[in-house]
Amino acid sequence: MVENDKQTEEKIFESATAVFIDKGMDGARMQDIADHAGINKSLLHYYYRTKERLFNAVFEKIAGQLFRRFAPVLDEKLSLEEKIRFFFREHITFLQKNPGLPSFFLNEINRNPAMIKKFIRHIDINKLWTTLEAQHKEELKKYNITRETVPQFMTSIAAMSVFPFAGRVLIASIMEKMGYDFDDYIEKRKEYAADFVISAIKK
Amino acid sequence: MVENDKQTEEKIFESATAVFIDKGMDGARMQDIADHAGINKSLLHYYYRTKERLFNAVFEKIAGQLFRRFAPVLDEKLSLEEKIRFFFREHITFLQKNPGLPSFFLNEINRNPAMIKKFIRHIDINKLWTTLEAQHKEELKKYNITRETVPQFMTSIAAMSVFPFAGRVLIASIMEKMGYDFDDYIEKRKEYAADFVISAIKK
DNA sequence: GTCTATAGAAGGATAGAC
DNA sequence: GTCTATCCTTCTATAGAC
Repeated sequence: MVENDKQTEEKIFESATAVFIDKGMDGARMQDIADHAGINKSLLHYYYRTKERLFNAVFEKIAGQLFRRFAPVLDEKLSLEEKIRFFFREHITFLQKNPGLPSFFLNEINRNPAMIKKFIRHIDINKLWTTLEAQHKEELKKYNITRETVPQFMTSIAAMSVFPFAGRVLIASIMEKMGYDFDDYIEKRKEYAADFVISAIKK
Repeated sequence: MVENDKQTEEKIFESATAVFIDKGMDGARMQDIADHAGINKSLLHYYYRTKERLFNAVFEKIAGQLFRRFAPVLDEKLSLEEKIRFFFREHITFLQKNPGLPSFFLNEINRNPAMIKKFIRHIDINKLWTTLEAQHKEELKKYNITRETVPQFMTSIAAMSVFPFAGRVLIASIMEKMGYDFDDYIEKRKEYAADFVISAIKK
């Protein structure tokens, strides 16, 4: 039955996503995924042939999700400052719903750098920069964001939203020990990060 | 021979460190470590009994290295701004020599949160905050760094120096594609990050 | 202390029945 | 399409000779 096929294949994919994010490629067991999906181990091979193919399917989906999030901000008709606010609000909200993605993604990339080529096409930073420059020539000049400093600027933005999630287990532990609430910290970070970055470039 | 014991045990430890950082706990093979050390696989068990014990030894050393780096800045007789500059210079220089540590550390923590308890004693942030408050009461007030916002502030500092290394394979790839040099970017980041943070809190 | 040989377990993958 | 049974490889760990 086609209906059942779809259900099973999707269930496998979702279970694989959960298990791979939790354990990583090396730590994940096909048995774990089968158990999570409530099906037999050999069905995984029936639908995806090998562990590697299953992993690649999951990884590509996640990579796409992560990077498609960076582009839409450019389409908005907003000032540069408003775009910074918009980005942090959207991106951190997305990560709140998917807190395990940054750590999973960065780690798998480090373990297997060859995988970058598969999705680096999703990212055309030269185009992103050209667009940004066309939209905000005056503001960029005012803030001293040039072709020289744009990597510093962009990675600082990414760092401000991604790092709290990449290190969330550690950060949450330390905060708990000190009487802070991690979820509250994240919620407030949407505004804090925007203020922080805007102040930083205003000088 | 005691001389030989020490040499072999150290060689194993160093090889294990290299392999674990590269492959992670789950991806590392005892055979890889033995090959790297140029010795027989069973010698690993002779000195460390199990893979887990060997890993724990490596992990604890690395965790110590990473966190002891945060404290000395407090001993210096410097203004808050100078301390921020001092920290980025020292910490990024350390990470230049050990670029794989952040990714390895954060990932293993996420995979096995229970490990945090083993070294969270290295970190007494309440004491750190009390010291900082005593040393820079006026400046902290001026910059609006309070007990409320200190987690935001501290994680932003950490993010600015750690994130470029945690995501270095990805960042370096994108930069190479765009004609930037990663090492140059990192070298310049020591100053950029300090300027960025100081401007951010000055408002 | 270091090696060879191998036990014992686990995991990925396949064959074949239904 | 889904299951049971099982193969084959890989990996950790140990036994035992030197």
